[in-house]
Amino acid sequence: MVRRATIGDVATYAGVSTATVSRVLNGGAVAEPTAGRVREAVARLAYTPNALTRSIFAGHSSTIGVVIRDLTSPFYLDLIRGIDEVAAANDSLVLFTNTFRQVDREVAQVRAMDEQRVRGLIMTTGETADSRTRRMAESGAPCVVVARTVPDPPPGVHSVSLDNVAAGRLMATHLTGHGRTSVGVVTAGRRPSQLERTAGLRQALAELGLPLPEEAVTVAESETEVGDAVGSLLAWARSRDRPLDAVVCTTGRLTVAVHSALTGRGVAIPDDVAFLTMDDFAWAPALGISVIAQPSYQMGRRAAELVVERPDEPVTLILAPTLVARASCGEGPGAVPPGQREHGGG
Amino acid sequence: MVRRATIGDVATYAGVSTATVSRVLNGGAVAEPTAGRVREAVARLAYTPNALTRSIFAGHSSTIGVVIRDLTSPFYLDLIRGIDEVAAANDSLVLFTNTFRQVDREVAQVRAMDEQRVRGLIMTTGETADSRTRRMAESGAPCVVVARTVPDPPPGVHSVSLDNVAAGRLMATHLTGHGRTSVGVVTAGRRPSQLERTAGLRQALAELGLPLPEEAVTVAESETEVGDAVGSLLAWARSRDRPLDAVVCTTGRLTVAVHSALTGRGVAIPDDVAFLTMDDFAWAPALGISVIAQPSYQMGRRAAELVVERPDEPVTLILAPTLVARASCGEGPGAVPPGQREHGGG
DNA sequence: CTGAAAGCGCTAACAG
DNA sequence: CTGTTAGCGCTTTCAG
Repeated sequence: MVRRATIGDVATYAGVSTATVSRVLNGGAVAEPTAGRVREAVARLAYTPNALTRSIFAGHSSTIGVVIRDLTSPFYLDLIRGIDEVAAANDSLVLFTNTFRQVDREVAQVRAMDEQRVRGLIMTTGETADSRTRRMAESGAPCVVVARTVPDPPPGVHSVSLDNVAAGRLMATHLTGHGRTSVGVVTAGRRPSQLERTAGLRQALAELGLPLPEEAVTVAESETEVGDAVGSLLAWARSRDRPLDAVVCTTGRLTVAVHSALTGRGVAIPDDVAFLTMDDFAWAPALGISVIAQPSYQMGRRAAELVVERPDEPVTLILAPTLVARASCGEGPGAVPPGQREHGGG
Repeated sequence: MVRRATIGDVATYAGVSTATVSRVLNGGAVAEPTAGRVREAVARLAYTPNALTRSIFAGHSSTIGVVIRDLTSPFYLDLIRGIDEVAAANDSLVLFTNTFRQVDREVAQVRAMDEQRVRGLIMTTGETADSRTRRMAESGAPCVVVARTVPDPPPGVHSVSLDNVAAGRLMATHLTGHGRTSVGVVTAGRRPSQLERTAGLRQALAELGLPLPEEAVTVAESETEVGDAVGSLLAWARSRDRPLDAVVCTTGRLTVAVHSALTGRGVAIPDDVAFLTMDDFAWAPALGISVIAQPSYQMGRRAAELVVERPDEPVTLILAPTLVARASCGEGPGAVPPGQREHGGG
């Protein structure tokens, strides 16, 4: 195993001191003939500076940590793209992990990020790690929570999230705009984002004189539970003698499952039931599925910018959702404001 | 900004030397009462060891670098999952970047990984970085190239890829097994994987007495070019008076685009034309699209294992593709060996 | 079992 | 402009 060249090796080879080499590398004042010899030596020895040692002095690495709960969701790809782009523009890399929705991994990974002295942390999770993130923030590594707002954030802890209530309201106006009055909901559970979307939907529906009964909201934690959830939704609607004419899914993660459960039970979309879900995805235009899109790429950019710019005061960014109307809620403009039609999808 | 506690602070607080603290942290021999005081101090000061400094001694960090060309492809999610899982089991994090198919970013990012002294590098790209990766491998950081085989690999450079010729052959037997004899191909260009898949397809077709003319293979580098590619394919087949009865797509990245181009031109799948593509994806079961699946999760695991286990000799792993037959090539078993039907999808 | 001291690869004063 | 020196936070001999 070949030992790597160090700055000392380069210095010896070039016949200068390590300080001079360091200056050449970092843009200090060095006479041209000397600098030339150093560059020559760097090339000859294939010297690659050690970023780890370097960051000892900076106090932190040039890396941005990202903790994702569930890479599977289409939302995250664009989020990561946004982060990565800002990181690249600021000479940072992205140190990235996936918790697979397991709390113990989440804790371990945030800790690992801390140990790596990341320049800042972006996470789509982290209810469990608030004390550590607060400490990280205090010592100069900003933490940005994505897709959850942090109540009463300490300095250095920011959040970037969707206006989930608005998302729910958008669903309500779009559906009612297409004459739908009997809505069923499949939601993923007790996370605040899920609750808020349902609340927004319920709120806007109520304002139109259309209450959303508890039984019209079913919970499916994972794809495997979706079949039952949809089944019971349909059964309940039949039993009360007022069939569903719309089904809403409050998480992009379950879109495929809910759509399949519906069509698998012979439900025609949009003729029998309108279908509206969260998060745009590559197949949505082809399938004609209307969605409430999150500006996930922008969210990623914003989150990374907060890490880079380290504002003094905690920032809470709440971005607006947009409706992408396609065919799954029926034809016609409905309540869609002009200019919000079909953005090109995925 | 609060200064972080160092090992020295802990030592002072506990009334011991830094060496003793280090021993407690790394499992050296320390008397219990002393160790207790140290642990107490660690907790009190919320001490988190600096992994960067630590890795100076190890010579490398505990991080595995991953360079992805294009996160958009469904293939990569499972790949990353596999890598991440093995990494987690070996106390490693994953340092990850996306090149967005830009060569200059790729070079910069591999360099950055090198500077970060990653424990090993996994990349789905890297034609341009062979000299650096060879040096990295020599100095103890194995490099694993995924989805490309490295000709004549030096020690420490491994590869994990798909048997692309077999993938092409699988396509041929499946299509002909369903009575299709006039195949058109949309492929992404000149990367070896693309070429090999087409070659395998052509080979197996030829063995059945069905030549695949050059005109039957169209190239689309990106989604925007797919419309034209499919259009010219269809036009050519019409002009020679022998309409296409099957269209194959050799990259998962273009599946949506090819499928949409086909259906958008009024082509019925599978009645007019059978459709077969690469890489399984979440919507495939619902859409009834047959695919040739790569064992991407396994590929990720294998790649990470090579990084962790650092075999002396270069390893070239070539994994077999599997056919997931659904409805898009017509009903019936065709040439599908028993037990390879419907694996449950993406 | 524990501490003092040296050193990892690099940067940052401070002289010259 | 350049070299010397100290030191970043940690591990690791080597004595005791």
